[in-house]
Amino acid sequence: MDKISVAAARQAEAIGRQVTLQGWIRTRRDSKGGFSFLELNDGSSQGNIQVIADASLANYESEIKHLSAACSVTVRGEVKPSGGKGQATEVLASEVIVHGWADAENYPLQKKQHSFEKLREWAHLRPRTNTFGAIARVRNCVSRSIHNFFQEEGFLYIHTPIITASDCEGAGAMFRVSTIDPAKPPLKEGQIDYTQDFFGRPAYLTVSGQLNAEIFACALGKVYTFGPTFRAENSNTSRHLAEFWMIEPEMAFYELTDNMDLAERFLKRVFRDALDQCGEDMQFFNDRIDDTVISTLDAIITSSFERVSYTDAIDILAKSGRKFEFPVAWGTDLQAEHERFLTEEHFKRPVVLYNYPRSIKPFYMRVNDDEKTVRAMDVLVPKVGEIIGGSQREERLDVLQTRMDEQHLKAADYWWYTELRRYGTVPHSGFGLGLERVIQFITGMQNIRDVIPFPRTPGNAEF
RNA sequence: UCCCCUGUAGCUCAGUCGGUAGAGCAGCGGACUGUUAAUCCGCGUGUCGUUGGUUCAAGUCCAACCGGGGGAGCCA
Repeated sequence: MDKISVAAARQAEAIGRQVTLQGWIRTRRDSKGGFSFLELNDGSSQGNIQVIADASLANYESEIKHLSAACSVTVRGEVKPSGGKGQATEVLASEVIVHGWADAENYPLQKKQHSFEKLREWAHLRPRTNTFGAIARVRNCVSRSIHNFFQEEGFLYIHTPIITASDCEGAGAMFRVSTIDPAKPPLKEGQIDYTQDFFGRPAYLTVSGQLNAEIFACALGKVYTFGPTFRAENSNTSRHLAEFWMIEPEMAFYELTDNMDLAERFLKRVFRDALDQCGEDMQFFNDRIDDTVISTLDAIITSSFERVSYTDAIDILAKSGRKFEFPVAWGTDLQAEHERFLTEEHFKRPVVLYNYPRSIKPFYMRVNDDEKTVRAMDVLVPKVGEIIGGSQREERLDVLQTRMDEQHLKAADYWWYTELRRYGTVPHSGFGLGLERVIQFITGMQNIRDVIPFPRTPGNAEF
């Protein structure tokens, strides 16, 4: 008697097989005809398998008639064509073993829709719902697709450090990593003496693997990282997490246009894989979460992204006739409302904005010949906003040092970074992609806290 | 961090002018020839977020705090 998944048992090819299924009851319906319908799910697919449990089973009255949502069971029986509508197959049980009960009066999840806010309070139970099962499967699919894409393109997967001693990566506030006893820290002239800390200096959780990835790109060509990233910003929005997963490719001998080409090809591949490999889950999102997700992804896969320079974007916004809360002016960063107008209303598709003013972008972005702009690029998508941020990196040592001076950074802190430009420097580029924002875009989920298993946000780390 | 909204039964919510809290769903019991969010009948449920204040009387008014949501900033 083969142990198979619910997903396999739902296929018509399984008809006639004697099988063992293991999973959790979603619901039970009794028939006065003397048997019960059990809906069984094991996480392998969105749909359940319908199990027919006849009253002739030894434990029918004592156990089966008391099964409720979340009870765990082993079912043995034969896969048969379903006698009812709605499914191809069902399992006629010859044995039902109950492993764990779930008191229906106290079990929080009910056979109805719960709000996502309430489910966040039950993060230990929410993977048992249709929506969070689907999100977990799509997230897995996207992760696999990301690795497949880069591996097939000849990229090396590099593991960059989680702990960094550089407090000046410039991407935002950082979490301190320390073994100092906060109750009695070692002091030196009234200040905490970090030379006595674990690393002999202040250390933090990484906000980006980029600078480390550049080291490997400048030796091995094309590399990527895929790992957790930490930002200690007090951000309270539907698009920000204190701990999130980021993918950062970094490529030697790539100019900005190569970078854009890669980003576009990459996103399309991930979107296509989600549609091809998670059909049932994507249909669920389309039916229950956002009825535009499938058509939107389909349209993106078959069309090209709009590429607009920052300067042209300012022009479009200025001539739009639209009243914005924040004024549009060359030299200031675009506001969320500006980005939304461009991607959701003006172009109605993903937009790659590039060549931003040098004054609003980090020191490592390559300065253009006009001396006023740098080769930065942001990929914006409707509803989610910025999904990718990247640039061509400044490979000229003298310009890099000028830029660090401009932004009041100490060259000594970046000695190893600048040495990459001193010895065999190359033009190179890369970008950062927020995994959760991609999942949000694909699934239509509105809050980023619902597309990561255990969200970390200010004041929230319960699970 | 700022602006706005919000907190009442396990869940979703109603609660009028300040007068001592009630619907649906879930659950339980029963009915029902194979059901699909089954349907029908019956039954229960409360630290009204917390603390303080006003008042004869506070779910209701006021203040502070805590939690949740939306928007903004920071970004991915």
